Amino acid sequence: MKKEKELLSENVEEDDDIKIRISQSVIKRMALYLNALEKLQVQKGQESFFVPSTTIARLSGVKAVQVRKDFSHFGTFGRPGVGYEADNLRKQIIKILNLTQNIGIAFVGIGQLGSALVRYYYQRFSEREHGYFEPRALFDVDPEKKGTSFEGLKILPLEKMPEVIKELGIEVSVITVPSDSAQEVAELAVESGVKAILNFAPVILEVPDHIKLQSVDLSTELEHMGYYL
Amino acid sequence: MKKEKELLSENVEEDDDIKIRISQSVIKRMALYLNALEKLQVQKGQESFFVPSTTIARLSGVKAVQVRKDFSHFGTFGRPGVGYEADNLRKQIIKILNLTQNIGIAFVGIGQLGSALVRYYYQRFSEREHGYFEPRALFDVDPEKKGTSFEGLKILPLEKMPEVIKELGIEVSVITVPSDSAQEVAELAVESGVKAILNFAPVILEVPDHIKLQSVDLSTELEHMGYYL
DNA sequence: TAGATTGTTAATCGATTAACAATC
DNA sequence: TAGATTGTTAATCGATTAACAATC
Repeated sequence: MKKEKELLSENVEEDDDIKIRISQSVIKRMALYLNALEKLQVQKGQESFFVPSTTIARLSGVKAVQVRKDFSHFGTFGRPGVGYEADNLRKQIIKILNLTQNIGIAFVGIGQLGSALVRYYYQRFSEREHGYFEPRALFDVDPEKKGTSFEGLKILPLEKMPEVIKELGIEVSVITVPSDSAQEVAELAVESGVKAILNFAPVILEVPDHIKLQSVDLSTELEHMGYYL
Repeated sequence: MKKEKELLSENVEEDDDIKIRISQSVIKRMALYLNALEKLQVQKGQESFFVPSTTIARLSGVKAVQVRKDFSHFGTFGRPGVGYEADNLRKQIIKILNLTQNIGIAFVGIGQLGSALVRYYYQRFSEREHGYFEPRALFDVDPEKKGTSFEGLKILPLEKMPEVIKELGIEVSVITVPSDSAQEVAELAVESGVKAILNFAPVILEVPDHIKLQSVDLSTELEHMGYYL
């Protein structure tokens, strides 16, 4: 079945420079599949069982062939005529998504949205047994918030970012500051050493190529729906 | 310049059945362009000026040719050699996105995330002069919340949805309930007559074809970033 | 074996971009 | 006019899907 394609495929996984070639859509769906598998395991009350691509597809809102095609970028995990062993597949995806250990995240901007997200992610991920995204530091400019705690974490002034991010090995920064300050906050985060930024401020941020930037514009999500009414 | 293509193009805009052909990516970018234009107007302190596609592109994080191509789906708004008249373009986009009047939205699930979103959208849109998404009703199962108010809106029990949604002409429902109840809440919303759903619960919802469903999975947004670390 | 299902190739589909004539 | 910029066609690129041999 596999041919010299396999060599290429292995490169894709092992060589950091080529890794980038797998499209973000595929990666996002991999995260979706992981969720689907975990849900299935809870539902069935057991970890080990065989699941066909059709089931994973249904739970993830994609086509079965898409699921198999996506997997094929990373290796062969299934058995023809049988399906995928759920727990093995789950572990493979965890490895692919680098979720074998906890990943430290910092939140910048602890306003309405910021604090809601801290709680949301805290609840959502802390119940996982495998590596999860762990809120490790909160930052805010507002001097009034300085010293106050939230979900067991002190809110720190922005000046502490470089120090704290290095010290706690934080790799991802979630930005929920007002648009005006988002760019400078992003730069500070990058200087402090984060590798990825999840941005909720409705601006286009400029970051160096080696930084993974993901923006979620909650207004635009809503706004574009007008078209369909 | 334009040929018989124009006929087709007009259909696309005027015929509801064919309208659907314009891809969601285009529509989302239109919303982005609108934001960019409004920002520019604030920045310049004036409404009327000419802006080239390159500027709009930079502010929206896309290529200039993409901007022009996107516009071309809806008509010709610019002047060769000159650019686009900002305020006219803005108005055109507002018309395209159906934002000429306020659009009523209901929030279902007024927990952490839900209440943060209410405030977020409230602030974000209420300062606009043109039509905006207006929170008109809040719903929650929790009987303790019954009667309490939030941002000037009473929190109502789910049973009231059909009645209230019809009465207040609500067209969009934002769902921020736990995964388990998301599907039934969506069905209730659809029965109540909403035309679009913005879903934040991390599940795949099933809705009839005529309902526009948009899902934002905040966990997946974060989770897939592990890959790039 | 027969039925189910994978992994992969090739075909299709759609979206982005390059190139350029038309126009201000 | 010369330079700038649009709108559109055609080319490219990438992603999805159909088809099917291989395998359990």
